Amino acid sequence: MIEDLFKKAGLKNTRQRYIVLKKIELSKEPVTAEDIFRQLVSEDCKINLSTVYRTLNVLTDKNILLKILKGDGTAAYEINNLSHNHYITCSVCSSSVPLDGCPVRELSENISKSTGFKVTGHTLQLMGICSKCLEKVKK
Amino acid sequence: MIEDLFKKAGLKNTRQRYIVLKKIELSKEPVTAEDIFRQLVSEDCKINLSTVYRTLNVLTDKNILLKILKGDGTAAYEINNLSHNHYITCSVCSSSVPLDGCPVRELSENISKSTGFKVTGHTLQLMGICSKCLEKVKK
DNA sequence: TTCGGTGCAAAATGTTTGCACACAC
DNA sequence: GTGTGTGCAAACATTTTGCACCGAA
Repeated sequence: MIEDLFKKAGLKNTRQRYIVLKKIELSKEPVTAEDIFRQLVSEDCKINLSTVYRTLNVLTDKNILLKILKGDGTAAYEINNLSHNHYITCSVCSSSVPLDGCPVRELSENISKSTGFKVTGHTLQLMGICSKCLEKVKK
Repeated sequence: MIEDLFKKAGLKNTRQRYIVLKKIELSKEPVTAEDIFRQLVSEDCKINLSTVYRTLNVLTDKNILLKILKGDGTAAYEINNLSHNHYITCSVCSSSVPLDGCPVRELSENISKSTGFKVTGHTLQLMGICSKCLEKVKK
């Protein structure tokens, strides 16, 4: 499972990587580098904070994790399960491309705070012009 | 105009504040503290980077500016003109509340980069349960 | 055995703060 | 005159990097 993910991504399966990804997998909500680091240290697991950062960056590059910016500008990470997507649609040729990740999820907490609403759902649809049609327009 | 904004917010109208806000007003897109600082320095205008940061924070607190987090986690600011809004609607009583600011705007650049699309528009609608209806549900 | 990964310490980046002085009101 | 705002330097938080060593394949 995790081992396969690493293999597929061309990454070595090291102890540190494994436990970092495991921690994120088990967490219900996005976690920061510090979160992971502190948790692991409290469990007497030897790992360096730099390693956590490097691991998060690598896994994000490989699209195994999703990087989310919190309101204060710091980063949190979660498993990229692609389960919930939005799309951008070309207004010329009607082709659609999925956006990776749902940008609304990360906003929900702030919206709850500022409006008092419990957020239960949303619709988000982007419109635009795809690169091919942009080329044609230029001519 | 700017003077009135300051007065209404209970802020003194200082040279530094004035030029910072002016710069943001004249800019078409969100600007960072560094952007403003460098621009002003290049125009031989004496100002301290701390002052820029403090000014941005004060004006954001007073809702004169809107703080936007860029993809790298750094902050940019723009005039809060309330011209473009989205709403969250209560699925129980159908009341609507505007969200301040448009969260999609800040995403557009990233979306352009990752999809190749030129983003021309979007719809975003949140659904939820308002605080009053949440109260009723509890009972 | 070979590279990619890790630990450590140090640096880089973006932002905030304490303090003395300056200036708008 | 009073208190808010500013400049400066130093601190701070988060994240990145250089280098020597380590360990998975």
